[in-house]
Amino acid sequence: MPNHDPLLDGLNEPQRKAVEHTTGPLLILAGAGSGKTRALTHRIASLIHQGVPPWQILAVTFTNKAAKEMKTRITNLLHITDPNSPMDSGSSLTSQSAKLPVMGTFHSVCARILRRDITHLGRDRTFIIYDTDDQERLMKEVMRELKIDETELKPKATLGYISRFKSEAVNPAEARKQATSERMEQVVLAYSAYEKALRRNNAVDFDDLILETVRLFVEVPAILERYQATWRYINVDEYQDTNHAQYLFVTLLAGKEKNLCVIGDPDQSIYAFRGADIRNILEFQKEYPNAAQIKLEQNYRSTQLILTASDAVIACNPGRPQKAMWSSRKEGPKVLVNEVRDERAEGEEVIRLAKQRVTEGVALREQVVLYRTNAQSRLIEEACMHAGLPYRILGGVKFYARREVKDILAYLHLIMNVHDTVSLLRIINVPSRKIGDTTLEKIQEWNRDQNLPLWEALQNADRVPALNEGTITRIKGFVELLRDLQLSAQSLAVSALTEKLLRTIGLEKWLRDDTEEGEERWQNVLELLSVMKKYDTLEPEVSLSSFLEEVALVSEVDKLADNNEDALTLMTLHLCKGLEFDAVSIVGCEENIFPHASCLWDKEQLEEERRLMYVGMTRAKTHLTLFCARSRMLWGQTQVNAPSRFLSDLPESVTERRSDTVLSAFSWASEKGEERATAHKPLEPYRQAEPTSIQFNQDLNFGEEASQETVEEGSRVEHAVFGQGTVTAVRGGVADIEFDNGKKKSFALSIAPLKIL
DNA sequence: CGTCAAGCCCTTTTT
DNA sequence: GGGCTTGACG
Repeated sequence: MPNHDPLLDGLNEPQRKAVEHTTGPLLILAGAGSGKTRALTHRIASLIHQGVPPWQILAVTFTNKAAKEMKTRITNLLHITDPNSPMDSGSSLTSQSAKLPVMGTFHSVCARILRRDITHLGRDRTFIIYDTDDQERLMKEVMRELKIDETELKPKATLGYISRFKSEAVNPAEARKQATSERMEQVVLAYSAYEKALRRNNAVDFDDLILETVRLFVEVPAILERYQATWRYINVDEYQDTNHAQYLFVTLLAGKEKNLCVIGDPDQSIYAFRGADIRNILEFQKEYPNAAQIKLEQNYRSTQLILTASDAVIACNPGRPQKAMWSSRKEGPKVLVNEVRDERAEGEEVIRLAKQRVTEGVALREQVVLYRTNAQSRLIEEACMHAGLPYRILGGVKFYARREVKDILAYLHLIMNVHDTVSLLRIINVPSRKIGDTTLEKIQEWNRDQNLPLWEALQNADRVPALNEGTITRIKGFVELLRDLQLSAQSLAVSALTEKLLRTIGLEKWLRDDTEEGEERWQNVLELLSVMKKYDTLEPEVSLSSFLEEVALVSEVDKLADNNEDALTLMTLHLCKGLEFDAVSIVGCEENIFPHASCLWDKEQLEEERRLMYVGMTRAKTHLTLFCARSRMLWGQTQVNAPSRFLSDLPESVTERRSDTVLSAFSWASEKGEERATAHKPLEPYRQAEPTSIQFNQDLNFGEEASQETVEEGSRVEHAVFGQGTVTAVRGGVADIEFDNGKKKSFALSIAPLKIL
């Protein structure tokens, strides 16, 4: 036996420790870019190499993409160490499963458990996973029934509360005890009715996937023991972003042997808004007093300059655990802080810079543009289109959420599970069958006494007195159509089934209405069909259900996994966690945008915004550019926001500050004239690269700080550029002002050149 | 029952 | 500014 182990080769000391620590609880604090995926894959490969059967290992990752990549890397590692290991090529979906550990997101792992064992909770295996859109439809129905005024309590908001309850593993009964306000009492009422409705529809929502699994473990100990005996080694990545329900899942599962390895970085916790509890990782050692702790502090990704800059930003957060990140990479270019006139100039600059990087040898696929809110993507997208630059947007209107795609999915859901009323109501009249709301109301009215599931009520349509002959025939026709498709589902794989569906309902003709949108819709349908082909090798029954499952659980970043096209990537800061790029541009670094206006008044939320900035910055290997615009069109109004506080936290020594203007201080805000100036004479920003002060507002101030005095609704003010006007509203440090010439604009009080009259 | 237009609210972030 | 819902009409 040689002294060195290939599975330890090329690892640094703490990484080695992580690989060698195989039994008992282990906490790995892994800073950004510290090679934690490397440590984790080597650890798992090493376990297998030591004789632990792969199926005894569970690894929970943050995205399916991460799981997939780790599988590939482990496969490669094991090839090296054991050439005789019969690894297959991974061409089909199932063939690898026995040779490799179970890896996936919390949601996909739990879905898998529930598909197998939910019957022990008295529920049906054919359950449907509802997405946000389905949830909202169901909630609207529920609230209508409860006669809760939708304008008082919005369905979306209600679902938000419910999701919070579920992520904290609080059931309706317990929620009722907590409810103190009338509003919360209504929410709780809706919560329990919503739960019942989910059961009726044989559906679960995202949160249920975790919570129902926890319930299964708690209520049926024998099942828990079975899974404990199966998964003896448990690894959880991105542990700082787990919620309480996920914590319970992990704790229960690891309860017996406690071979639990959790990895994370408290500085990268950015999902508190959906119930992530940073205490899970901070208190891990309280939970497991004998837990080993390993810190990965060497950064292999970024240049030292980027590291210094991002450390300076995150260092402003109080109460962080000690961490000393360092990089052996050479210094690299400075962090560029690019101040531009407005959001359009920002888009143009981003694209210009991306093109310039390409000429410097950085491929487009190695570049990313990050923003705080999805709404900001539109401008960048337009700039890309205008410049003819290939781009790819993650998030926003998701492919599977497009109307035509959802319609087809609704048919497929219904074929699998006729009790899915949300899907049924969605497509009963798509394409138009002349079964409209009036008809459905008549059926529901009749059904009030019968109390049948809607699907069965439809089958008895001829007994509904209020319906005429023609309507009854049309309903019967629809019922027949579905029955026929259900029959086909037993012998056809999902793509063939869908092709038959499309033919029968004449969807192509319905969608292709000679408009551009119609054509696009049809193209989306064809794309959906091509995704389905992957599932054609499976048995018909599993083909449909596994397709639907994957569709329900793919995340946006998963799309990057098998996409090699050379394009600029656009995504939100939240989505970029775990990814890396040669060049990163973060746009909209302005107060009220990033940090977002809704976070400015809450200390903890502000800290989370800062962590989000840290995550964004640490994605960059070599080039990092931060954009801020002096004015920005938002909600149809021009806002003037101060540069983000995060920008002022950057050390001067590692930043280069640029501005696109040498125009006089007043001209940037002048209206029409300024637009004409750019149209006729494109700016050449890099000619005058001498750093302009980022605090442009100082030139404009009238001396007195307007914000220090009270500005309220009705105040008369004078603006340095726009003249006199009246304040119409003040919220969150931003004032809406109606000027005497009729113009309406919004200003951040802390910075706008305003004088109170 | 389907289409069109006016008015609404909106923007945090996602599996 | 814009996407989506709601309401009036054909």
